[in-house]
Amino acid sequence: MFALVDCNNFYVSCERLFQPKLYGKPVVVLSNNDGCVIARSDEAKALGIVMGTPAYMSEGLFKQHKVKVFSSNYTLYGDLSDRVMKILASFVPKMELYSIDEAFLDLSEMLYHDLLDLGIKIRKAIMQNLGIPVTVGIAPTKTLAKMANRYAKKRFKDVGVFYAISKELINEMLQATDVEDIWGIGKQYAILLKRNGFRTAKDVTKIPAEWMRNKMSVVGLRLWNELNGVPSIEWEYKPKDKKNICKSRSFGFSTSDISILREAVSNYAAICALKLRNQNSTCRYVNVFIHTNPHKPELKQYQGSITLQCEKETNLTQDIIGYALKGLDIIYKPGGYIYMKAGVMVLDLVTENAVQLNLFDQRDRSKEKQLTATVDKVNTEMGQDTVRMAVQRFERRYRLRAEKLSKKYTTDIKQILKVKI
DNA sequence: TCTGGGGTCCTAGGACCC
DNA sequence: TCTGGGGTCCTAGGACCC
Repeated sequence: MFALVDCNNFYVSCERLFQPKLYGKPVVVLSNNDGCVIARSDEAKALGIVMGTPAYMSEGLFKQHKVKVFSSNYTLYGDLSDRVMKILASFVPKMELYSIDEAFLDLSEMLYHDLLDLGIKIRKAIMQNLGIPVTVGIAPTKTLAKMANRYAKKRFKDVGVFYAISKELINEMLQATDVEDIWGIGKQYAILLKRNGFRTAKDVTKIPAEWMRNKMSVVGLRLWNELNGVPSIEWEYKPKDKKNICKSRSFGFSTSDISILREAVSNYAAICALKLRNQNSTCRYVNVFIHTNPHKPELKQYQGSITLQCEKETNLTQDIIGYALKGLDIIYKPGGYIYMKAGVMVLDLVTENAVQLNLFDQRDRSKEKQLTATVDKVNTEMGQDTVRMAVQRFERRYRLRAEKLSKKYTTDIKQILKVKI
C-alpha cells in the first residue's frame, strides 16, 4: 500500500504562515523573474487565475480583487519542506521524497487497523507542528495513490484524506477521474486517448494491454498496470544522483553585452561545479547556451548552444568556468542580437573516485582539489559566494527580478519574525 | 523478381513530471 | 516593460561493426 502526501498550495501556505491575515484572501506566488503564476490559493483559483500564465496578463485580476502577490522564496519553501518531510518520516520506516511538497510513504508493513486513521493523524501532526495543510491519498499503487490524493481534494476537501483500498472505492475514483487528470498522461496522450473514445481512468483500465504498448510504448503499459492495481513503478528511497545538472536563468532584462553574458555564464558554471562536488561527481562534457527572447518575433532571433568535451573529467570551478566561457565565445553572435537567457549544463556525470588517473596529466590536481575544498568550506560557513572567482564579479548585473519577495523567516536570524506585544 | 541479420552506440527530439 | 527552471525516460534513426 502507498500513501501520497501533498501540501496544499504549498508556496502559498508557506507565505501565509508568516502573514496570517492572508488566510481566506486570494494569494499567488510567481516564478523566477516574477514571470508566471506558479502557486495559487483556493481563492485565487476561484477568481479564474490560471496556473502558468504570465503575471502581466493577470495584472488586471490582481488589482481588481486585491490579490496578494509574492515572488518565489525558495529558501523559505525549502526549509519548510524539510520540516514537513521530517514529520512524515516519523510515521513510517520508509518513504520517498518526490518533490518539494510531496512524498510517497511505504505502508507495506503497516497493519490494516493502523492504516485506517493514518491519514488523519498525519494531517493533524503537520497542521499542529507547522501549520501547513496537507492532503493524503492511500491506494495499492503510486499512480492510484496520486489519484486518491486528487480525489480527496476534489470530493472530500474537509477530510483531506481518501482511501482507495477496496474494489468499490477504487472503481468510484477511476470513474470520476478524466484521462487528462491521470498522473503520467499529459496533453498529447490525453488527445490520443480521447480521440479513441477513452474518457475516464476506468476506460483506460479496460484498454487491451497491446494497444497501450503500441500507442504509448512501455510507459503506457506501466501506467496501465498501475491503474489496474499492479505496482510497476520502483521505489526510490534515496534520491538518485543526477545524470545531468543544469543552471540557467532568464535575465531580468535583455542585453547584447557579452561582458554581462560572461558574468552570468561564469556564475552558472560555478554553481554547476558546486552541485557536482556536492554529489561527488565529475563531468565529461560542459554545455553552454544563450538565446534571444522568443516571445518577441519582431526582434532578430538566435539560439546558440555548444557542448565541449573536457580534457579530463572534472568538478573544479575554474575548469567548468573555463569551458563554459570558451563555449560562450564560440556561440556568441554580435550584431544586433539581444539576449535574454543563458545557461550551463554539465553532462555525462561519473562518480568522482571512479575517474581514471592520467599519468600524463601535467597539473597538480590534488592541490587544486584542496583549494576548492577550502573555498567550499568557507562559503558554507560564511555564506554562499564569500569567496569567488574574479570573472564572477560581485555586482550581479544580470540578476533577476524579485520585487515582491518575502523574508527568510526561518533561515536567517536577521530576518526572523518580530512579534510586538 | 530478389538487396542479410544481427548487434552497439550515439544523438535528437518527444513526452512527461513538479 | 512583462511569458520559469530543472529534471527523467523512451524511441527512432544514423553510423558503424562483424
